[in-house]
Amino acid sequence: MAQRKSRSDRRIDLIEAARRAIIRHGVDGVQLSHVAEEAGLTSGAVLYHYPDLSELLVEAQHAGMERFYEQRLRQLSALTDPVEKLVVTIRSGLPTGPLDPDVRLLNELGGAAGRNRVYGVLLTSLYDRQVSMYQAILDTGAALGVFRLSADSVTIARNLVALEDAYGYRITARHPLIGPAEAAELILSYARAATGNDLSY
Amino acid sequence: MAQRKSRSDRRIDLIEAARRAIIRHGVDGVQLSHVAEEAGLTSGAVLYHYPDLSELLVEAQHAGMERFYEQRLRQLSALTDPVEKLVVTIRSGLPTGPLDPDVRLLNELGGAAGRNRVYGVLLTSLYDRQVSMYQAILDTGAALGVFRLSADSVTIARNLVALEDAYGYRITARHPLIGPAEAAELILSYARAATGNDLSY
DNA sequence: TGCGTATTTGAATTCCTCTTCAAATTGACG
DNA sequence: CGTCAATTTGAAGAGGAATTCAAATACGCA
Repeated sequence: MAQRKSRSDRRIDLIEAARRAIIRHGVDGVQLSHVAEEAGLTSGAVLYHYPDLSELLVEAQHAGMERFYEQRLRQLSALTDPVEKLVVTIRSGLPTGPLDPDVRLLNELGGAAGRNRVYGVLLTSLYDRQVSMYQAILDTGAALGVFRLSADSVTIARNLVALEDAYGYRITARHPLIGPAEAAELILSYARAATGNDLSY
Repeated sequence: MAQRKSRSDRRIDLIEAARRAIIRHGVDGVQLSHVAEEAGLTSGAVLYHYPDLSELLVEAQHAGMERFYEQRLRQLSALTDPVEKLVVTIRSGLPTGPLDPDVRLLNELGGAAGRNRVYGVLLTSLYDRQVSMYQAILDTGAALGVFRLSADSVTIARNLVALEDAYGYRITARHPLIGPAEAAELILSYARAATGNDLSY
């Protein structure tokens, strides 16, 4: 028998297990037994904590998104130079490789968001928050005279996040020429044009 | 009994039916019965033509991709002015709205491409062809002196396709502020900076 | 028109997943 | 140490979906 755990501890485990199961089988392909296996429990035990699997899946997606976003904010908070912030943020939005679990999870959401309103809302809110994050960096840089923006900061920020998203897909789909480093360079190419700064530090 | 059809006609029908079923249920959620229902047949009939459902799904994705790409090329072929070509191509890469079936289908692929090599290859090949398409427009414009490119044409082309992809996701996820017109404007903002042309025609 | 065959149906079977629940187990707490 | 409640198991059964296949059907072609 699997080690007994408190209600809240087990729920955290299950959310992690669901995250892994989604990555392996897709949001629409996950089964109760997949989650149970990932968690090292039986289906019955999963159901004891989450009588409705779809609720667990939403929680897993939500948790994954939050973790991804928090991590990016954390990396930002250590820095002050807008140039460095911009470069680091661009890198932190890309997967480390085709197997990067955070980005894989987010990518699973893309298709489902068109069918499922809840997933659509989740994904939209993540996008908007990431846009704000970039916007703050751009505005600060502009105020300090380091950046000379070629357009609205919101326009540039939206495009930066969009580029990250798209290259995340390319990388997880194993594009033979576009890996993390190449994607970063492509986005930086745009960022340079948009900020009038050569972004080398 | 459903109207009898020749082998090849029925296969075309089934590919269309599978396309619709995937949009409704996701690549990993489609069932034989969904496809059968969309085609107005029984499961047995579907199996008669495609003993393996996953093969049918791949064919459906493939056909949808090809159609999307052919359509873009067709719109291009009617034009000669590089500025007009660029603007029209940007618009033709975006969904007409959240329900646009072509983009919905492609979006379904995104997550699956990370798990399934076949889908990964399909999606990558579409991306590369779209990049070439943009590259040709950019190079022509540059040769004519209409565009003054701020970077490699391949870099700009990759970014343009990436932006289209990403805004396709935003639109199908029903972002409240970003619809087809807004997305086009965002991409054009980048295209203007990258080509040094104000792209009004 | 009628034959022959390709296509389709529908029912039977098998397989698999979800759900339920009584029993077993375990850890907390007195 | 023993009791009790919370957690987990495992088995049973209900519901579906895939698969198989014999029979029915309709179309092409002679």
